[in-house]
Amino acid sequence: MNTPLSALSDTSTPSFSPLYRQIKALILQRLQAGEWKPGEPIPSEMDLAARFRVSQGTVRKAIDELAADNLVVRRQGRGTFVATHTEQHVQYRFLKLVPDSGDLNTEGPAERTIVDCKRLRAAADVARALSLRTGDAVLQVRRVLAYGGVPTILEDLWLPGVSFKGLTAERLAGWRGPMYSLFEAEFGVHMVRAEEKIRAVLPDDAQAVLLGITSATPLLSVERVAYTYHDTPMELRRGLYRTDTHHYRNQLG
Amino acid sequence: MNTPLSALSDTSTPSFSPLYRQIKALILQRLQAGEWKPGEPIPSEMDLAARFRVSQGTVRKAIDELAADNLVVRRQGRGTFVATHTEQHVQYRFLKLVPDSGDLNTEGPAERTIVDCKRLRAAADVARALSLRTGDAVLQVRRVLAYGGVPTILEDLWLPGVSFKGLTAERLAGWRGPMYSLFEAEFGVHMVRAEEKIRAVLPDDAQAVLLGITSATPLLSVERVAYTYHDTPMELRRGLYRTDTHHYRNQLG
DNA sequence: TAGTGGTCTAGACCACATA
DNA sequence: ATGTGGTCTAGACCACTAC
Repeated sequence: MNTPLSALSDTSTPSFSPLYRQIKALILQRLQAGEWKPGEPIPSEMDLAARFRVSQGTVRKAIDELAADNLVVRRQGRGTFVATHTEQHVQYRFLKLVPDSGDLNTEGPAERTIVDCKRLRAAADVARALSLRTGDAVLQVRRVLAYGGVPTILEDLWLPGVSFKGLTAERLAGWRGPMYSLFEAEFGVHMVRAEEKIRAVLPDDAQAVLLGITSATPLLSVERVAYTYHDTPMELRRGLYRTDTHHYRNQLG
Repeated sequence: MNTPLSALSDTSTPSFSPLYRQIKALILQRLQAGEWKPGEPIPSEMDLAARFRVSQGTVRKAIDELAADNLVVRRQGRGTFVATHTEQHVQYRFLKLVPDSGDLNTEGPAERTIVDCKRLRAAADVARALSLRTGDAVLQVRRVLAYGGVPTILEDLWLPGVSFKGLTAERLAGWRGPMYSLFEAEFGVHMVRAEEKIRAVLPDDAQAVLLGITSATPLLSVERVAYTYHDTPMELRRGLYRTDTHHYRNQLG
């Protein structure tokens, strides 16, 4: 029968995985290699089935899981496309802060101000989060996001210097759309998932000034590590969220 | 062909839905009706296929979605079981506060103290959250959860009085395991999903005393509405979380 | 050994988008 | 008209659990 890889009917070894999962891994490899770029279509199910010498149903199940992982998007009649942070309706996928009014018409923060953008050597905690070594080159960015003229989010973020050569405050400030969209288009880095640790804190004086509040105003501290393919950490982000007019919204399944 | 319901090949009406989704709805009805209780097995795929006069593959796809929604759990070789909050490895499914140390050996809060438990008439905000009318009977519970002797969570929660007749402080205090497990076993209410709104706040004096902190310590305010089948809200919960030794952990897909 | 869910295949037809 | 993904079926075999 079909044994495009080695493991079928290999029922004893611990490394056994079903055929569709092997196909999924193969497609994932090609996604990571950049063979198909974010927003572009991947080959049709029939095409992939022929390439890998399996049935269409097996490819379908592999793509089903990729779609469930938000790595690709199916569109009936058109094809299957590599997921992207650029499209309108999935922009700011990772931003869970929403206005208390519940108005979903305001898509994302209205105004963004780059406060700082510089290269430096990674401190121990930053290096650990990004799987780098202490002292490795990183890019640090500080910015403020405002809604309706009200500064609401203060973010510091760190990126591996190697992967983001040439990123400057000017390019960040000039970019329309989400930062993750810029990362895709200019640096070929697609963020797939993220983990956040949330705390309640009081800001220091410098932070309070940037947000236009007193240092007695409690804020959400949101520490995020964002990952690209194969669980590679590519960004550490520390945000301070004002929650007097907004709240962090979470769905529990 | 098979038309166990009315809508197959009904391509024009807006209410069209594929066969497997109709089967899913039928199974859901029976789940809600309590035909199969949490922890119990539902009939086998072959059995359900025969009942509904569809192929096993169609039932399979219906159950796939129910499993993805965390309403049932598949176990190879054994069957498919109604999801429950009672089992060890899915206990405290909705509790996202974890120790900073990352130790996952401590399953859930060690000590739980019922501070208060009384029946009263719902205020406007509570009634709205629970889809009740202002003044309807509700049960209000206040409790403190502690880890290693340190009070960490202060919770107020409101339940519809009609659905939780006979729930007292004594029964709450005497119950081993998660509160949602008690709800299933004693009141037939199974929480399926929840939504949380998170803010950073400062406690009032009474809250500070119960948590053993000063009112200058910022806390996470977590407002949760938990839903049973068919998106029926069945609990409003307002929690205050200390985040000096713990943090709220969230996965973004 | 029997019964369950898990995988894989092959083929038919439907719904949707594009040309 | 063509090609895409979406649905539905039928049958075979595998993996796991319980008896």
